[in-house]
Amino acid sequence: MRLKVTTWNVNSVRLRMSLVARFVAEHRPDVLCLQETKVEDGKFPLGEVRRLGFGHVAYNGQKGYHGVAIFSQLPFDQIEKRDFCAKGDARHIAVRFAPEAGAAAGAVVHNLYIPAGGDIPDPSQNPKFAHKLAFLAELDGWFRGGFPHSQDRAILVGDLNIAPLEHDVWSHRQLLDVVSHTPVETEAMRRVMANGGWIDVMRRFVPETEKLFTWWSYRAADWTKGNRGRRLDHVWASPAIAPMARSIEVLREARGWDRPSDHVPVTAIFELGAARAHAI
DNA sequence: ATGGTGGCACCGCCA
Repeated sequence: MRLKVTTWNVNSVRLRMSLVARFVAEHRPDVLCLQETKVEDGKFPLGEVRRLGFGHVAYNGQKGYHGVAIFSQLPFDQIEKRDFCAKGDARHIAVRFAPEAGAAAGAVVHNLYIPAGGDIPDPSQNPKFAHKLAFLAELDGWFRGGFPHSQDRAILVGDLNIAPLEHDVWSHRQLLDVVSHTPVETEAMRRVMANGGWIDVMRRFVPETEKLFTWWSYRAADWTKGNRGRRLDHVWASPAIAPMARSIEVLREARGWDRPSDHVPVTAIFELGAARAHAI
């Protein structure tokens, strides 16, 4: 069974619904994880999402800011929304696929929107950067110890707002002091991955020596000029499911669509084998 | 070297 999972920071799901529809029509993901939906749950465009063919929808939103959602063709039997840093921010949602989801049954998908962290890369001067580091520390604490069962299948996607590797940014040297690529963040991210046992699926398909970006700033007259991008969006997998990954696609062309998000969709395809259920 | 754009809520905040 093929499982196609896409992560996309849409920067307002209501404003971008026609682009979401276009993406779904052209790429048909089984699971679409969105970040920055920017809509409170009571105003979530559930009808439009169902019309796109997703029978199973989970969302965690708030008014104006943040917000995450998972659209799925496969049923789930558990939904979790974790309130990182006890701030009441809508930055996480996870689902576990139900027994009826075939070979995906029991697999868990986490959808995360890590704080951007403001402009000044100093937690003592910038509370937003302090929040980002606290969020990463909590994430590390949560996943520390990895996966209790060797068969636990978990996928973590989202806008993690960190470009961890040298070639995840257009200029490593020029971005070392820029929030998203500072050593304190990239090291914190490496700790989360190492302590949790997560595998960077995108880099299993694109060598670390090759530039790989998922985001290009709005603050440029021409986003293609100089290709000044960053890899802020990620697909991670537990050891039980990482070997089942078959491909990664970064849809760069979506940055050139009419009224685009500043992030583009990232899609992973997994070829799933036998199932085993576990708790989120 | 600085400021650049975009979204939402509301005339500022966050990215």
